[in-house]
Amino acid sequence: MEVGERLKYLRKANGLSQRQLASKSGVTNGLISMIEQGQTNPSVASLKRILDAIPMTFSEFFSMEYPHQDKVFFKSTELREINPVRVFRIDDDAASFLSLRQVGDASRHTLQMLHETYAPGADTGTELYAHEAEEAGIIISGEIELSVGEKTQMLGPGDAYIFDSRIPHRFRNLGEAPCVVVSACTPPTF
Amino acid sequence: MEVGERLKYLRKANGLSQRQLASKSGVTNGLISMIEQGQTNPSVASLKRILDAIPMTFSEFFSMEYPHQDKVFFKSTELREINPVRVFRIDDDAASFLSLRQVGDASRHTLQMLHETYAPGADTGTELYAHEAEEAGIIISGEIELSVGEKTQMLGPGDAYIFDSRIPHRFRNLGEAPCVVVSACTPPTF
DNA sequence: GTATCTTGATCAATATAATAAACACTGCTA
DNA sequence: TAGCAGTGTTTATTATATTGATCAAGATAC
Repeated sequence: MEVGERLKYLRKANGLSQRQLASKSGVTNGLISMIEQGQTNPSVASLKRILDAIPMTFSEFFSMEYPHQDKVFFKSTELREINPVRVFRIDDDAASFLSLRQVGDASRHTLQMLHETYAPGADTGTELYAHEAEEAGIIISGEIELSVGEKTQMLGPGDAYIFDSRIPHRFRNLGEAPCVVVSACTPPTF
Repeated sequence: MEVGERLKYLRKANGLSQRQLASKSGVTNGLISMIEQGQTNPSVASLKRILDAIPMTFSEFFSMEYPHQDKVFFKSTELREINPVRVFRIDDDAASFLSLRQVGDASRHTLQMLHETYAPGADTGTELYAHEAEEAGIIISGEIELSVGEKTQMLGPGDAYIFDSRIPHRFRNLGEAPCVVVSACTPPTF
């Protein structure tokens, strides 16, 4: 959610300083600074006050095209958490069973790289996963059972996989410890 | 900002309960309840999580048409504070000098009714006020000086006014006490 | 050269959004 | 009738957005 980048571009395109925009919109310059740096999640109300001062509607703002300097390096804390599309069967607390942390912004790249953490008991199921893509990964720690088509294999640290995503596949962490996997996928599916 | 109404309609249109949507989006049902009732200003991040679960983009959400059962009755606490368009000269703290509380949602009506409170020293100035409309009001408490065209008059409790908004006009509270006015305007100017 | 102003970033204090657990209400089943 | 499962709401607590002030860096002027 690059609202910070959008706002920064929009503000500069209008030739405004953070303080100028702040006074026009009734928020503080500190808040605008933090939003632009992604250090805070603004409330809808705050963002609306800022956009009103430009002026620009939400619709225009979120559909706005803006120049973007591709980001190359990421600290571990910058890997953004994304939600899995797949259906989980374990229980309703599925979200906590799988953490997907993505390198960069998928919508800007054709290659998607993920840092995945499967909690004990995590199960991706096989549904809804017939997109055209190739998927590969290397297990960093823990163990995980991977089924691709007819084949099933237990994978441990250092092991790896690669397959065509159109083949039904399923990840299950049958062990007691979390399993960490670094995977890549092209094109992105999220 | 009727994001609550939009969300409520959207959720029901998808046949979801607050709890179902909550679990799909990763927020609590309480939050969704509060948003729908307008009891909280959701963060952009929270709203995005909810919309992602529908799924719907910000752009679609804010430009979405939705049925609206016109609200007829309002408790005093439901009169929404709006910001004056006019320019204030007193100082930079102008916002605190005039409180405008509106009956209903102007964008849905052709008649706008306001509960106005002018702080001591409040001055609307005469600028930027040449819209086509008729404006009328009755003074509830305090006193206020109203200038319309060439004419100027002090008005006290029970006094009233009506004029064509295209004529330059100005409200000034010259007294020591706040002045409360109930006014009506058609068509709405905000 | 040093003031002075403006820029964006940062910090502690405060306001408020978000959570988790209760609540009351409805409809359904035994 | 009681009990259970669903609904939306409310409350106390926690998390965090927002403020107001301060900060260092650049620009301009004198």
